[in-house]
Amino acid sequence: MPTQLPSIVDVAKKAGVSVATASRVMSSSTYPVSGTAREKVLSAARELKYVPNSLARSLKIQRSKLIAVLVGDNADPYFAQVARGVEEVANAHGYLTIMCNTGRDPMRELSYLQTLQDYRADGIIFSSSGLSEIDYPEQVQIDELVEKIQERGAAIVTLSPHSIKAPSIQSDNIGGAYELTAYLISLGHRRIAFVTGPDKVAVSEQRQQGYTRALTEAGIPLSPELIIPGNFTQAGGESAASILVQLPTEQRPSAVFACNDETAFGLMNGLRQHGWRLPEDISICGFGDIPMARMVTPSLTTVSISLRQLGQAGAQKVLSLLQNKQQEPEPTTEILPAMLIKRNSTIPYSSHAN
Amino acid sequence: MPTQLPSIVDVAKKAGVSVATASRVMSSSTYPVSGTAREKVLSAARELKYVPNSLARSLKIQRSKLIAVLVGDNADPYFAQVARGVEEVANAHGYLTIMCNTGRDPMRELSYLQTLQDYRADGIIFSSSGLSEIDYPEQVQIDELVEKIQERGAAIVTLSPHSIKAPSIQSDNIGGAYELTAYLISLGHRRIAFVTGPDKVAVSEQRQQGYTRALTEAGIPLSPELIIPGNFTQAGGESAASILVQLPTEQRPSAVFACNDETAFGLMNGLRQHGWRLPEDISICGFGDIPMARMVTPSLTTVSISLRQLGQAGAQKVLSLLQNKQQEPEPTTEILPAMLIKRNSTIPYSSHAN
DNA sequence: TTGTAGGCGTTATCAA
DNA sequence: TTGATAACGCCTACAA
Repeated sequence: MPTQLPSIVDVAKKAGVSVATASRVMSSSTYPVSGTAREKVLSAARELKYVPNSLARSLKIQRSKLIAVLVGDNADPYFAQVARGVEEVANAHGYLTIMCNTGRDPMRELSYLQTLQDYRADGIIFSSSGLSEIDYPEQVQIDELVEKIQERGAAIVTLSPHSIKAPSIQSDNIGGAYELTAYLISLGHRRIAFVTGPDKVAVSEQRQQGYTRALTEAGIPLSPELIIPGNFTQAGGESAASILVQLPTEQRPSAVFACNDETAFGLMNGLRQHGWRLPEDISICGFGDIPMARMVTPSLTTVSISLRQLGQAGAQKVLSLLQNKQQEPEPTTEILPAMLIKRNSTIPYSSHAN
Repeated sequence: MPTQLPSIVDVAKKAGVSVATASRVMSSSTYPVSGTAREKVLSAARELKYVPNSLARSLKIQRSKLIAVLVGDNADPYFAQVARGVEEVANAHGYLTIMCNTGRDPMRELSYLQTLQDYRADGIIFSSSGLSEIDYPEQVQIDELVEKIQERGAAIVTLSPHSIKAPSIQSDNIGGAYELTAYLISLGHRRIAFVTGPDKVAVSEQRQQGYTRALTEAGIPLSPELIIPGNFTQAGGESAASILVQLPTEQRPSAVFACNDETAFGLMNGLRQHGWRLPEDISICGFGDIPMARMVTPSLTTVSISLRQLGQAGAQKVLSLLQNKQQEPEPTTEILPAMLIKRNSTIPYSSHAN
């Protein structure tokens, strides 16, 4: 049966001091307290096994010490890394991390936002991919709520292009994709396919943008039939593979740029099932450099965007916003560098067996 | 600049009723309230954009609606799946999920437990692997704290063998490992290596137990040189590979049972780097069936223990314990079935190229 | 059916 | 330095 925990009143009583003094020593405030009083309180607390009630404390000081990270799915390696980064710095600063899976569903995103407002979360980090077009009703409610949350003094940060007005930290999707594509071109590839992410997801569009720019700068015409729809999943990569193999021989690409690593894995698997050899028959690359990328065979050429660091930076930003919350947060965007990781899934055009 | 949110007092005032009535309708209690009063409160709340303060509410009703999941590392696919399961049912029941990475460090585990006690978390789910031997000082503090947490009325559940006294839900590690090993034997393998998990981690020991039993029952003598240390990581698998290739030819196994999938991936990679072909030269299998297992080449034979379901069951258990917290929670252990997943990384002994 | 008032556990203000 | 005491926002006897 549940038993009550001692409160600070009990501690004060036992120590023979007022609650005020007891509170002052327990909350490690800078307020002066005599050495003897401090000792008495401390030992009383120890004997009683006193545990401060953070809920009461939060209620009083108007700070919950709660940071939430909104992700599409925490089991997705992309989000998992980001969440890990968030948790690391949050924990290091005495904050608890609340994990919110939105499943990329605006409805659930809204619902979580509401709950987080209820709990007076100090910080909210949007990692779930922002959409480039927004006209559905939930979105306007979200925008409204976000504003209210900010007015309350909570800090909001986005980690991808997002319609909401908040400071943002992002990976260099465009630059990374550009560099990757340029690398393929430097290997002699001219027909390079691109497997997209889900429809209207901003990071996917950014990566495509980098791809397009590299091609254009190299004077290579864009071939619409080489833009293949994907959805960031392995299954999506597999179906992209079956589209690829059905292309007439003269339209076939010699390299494919998958919008993320998972898609690349699905692609590799699908192509193999159709009898293609990798990388002999086609070069493949991904984006994200999730841990598995270096483990598959052939190891995957990709772009590292240090997701964990992204999460860390996001949490840092939240903390710094919380420091000086008198100022309005300016919706600036900070870009974290991306790095090309050359591995074995891409080979020179001339080495291909065709 | 931060602005105050309206409280229920404001709502009551605006609606022209008492706070009691306002509270009754906002907290959707069963207490009778007239239709007109209800309407007035509702519309006042809407106009004021009232947001109930969960902190205050929790403080009052002595329930935080917070569930924590302690994992080794949320980016590890194993824990990620578990956490996902927890979040799903927690969210469905109006609970927030707190993510705690312990890094398998008892010190951090203790520290998180303390914080969770501070926040009066309603439920705590231990997913971080329990150790089979416990004599270090942190552990005794943990046991003590766990007891206090339970006395408070919070629910604690473990998802692996654990020294702490709490209800537990576990995958059938022994049975799964037994079945897997028996399968290898049925394929004609006699020399089967086992790559362990980290030292003294209980689930690793359980899997080894299943392995040993299957071998013994088949009358196959155990070969100490075939027990190779690992640590649940790909790097561990890679170093296991280099040990393996150094074995004198006559001692070489024809199959390897890696204690988890990640180890198996590292193993595959390492063996390949030494020029071995898979599965022609050696059969490999893992344990866990993480999503990547079916994507690698060759696809990995493994044991599925539906981690997500494990997380769900854990959260369910917490909720049911919370329901009737008058009773002392009996430290029962529920076992979730494991399922053998046959794929292409294992082939009959006779098909091997030796 | 409604309202008053006390208390959940802290912190902070203000006197002493 | 210390100590009453009033909040923080909510719920819930208890009375009316």
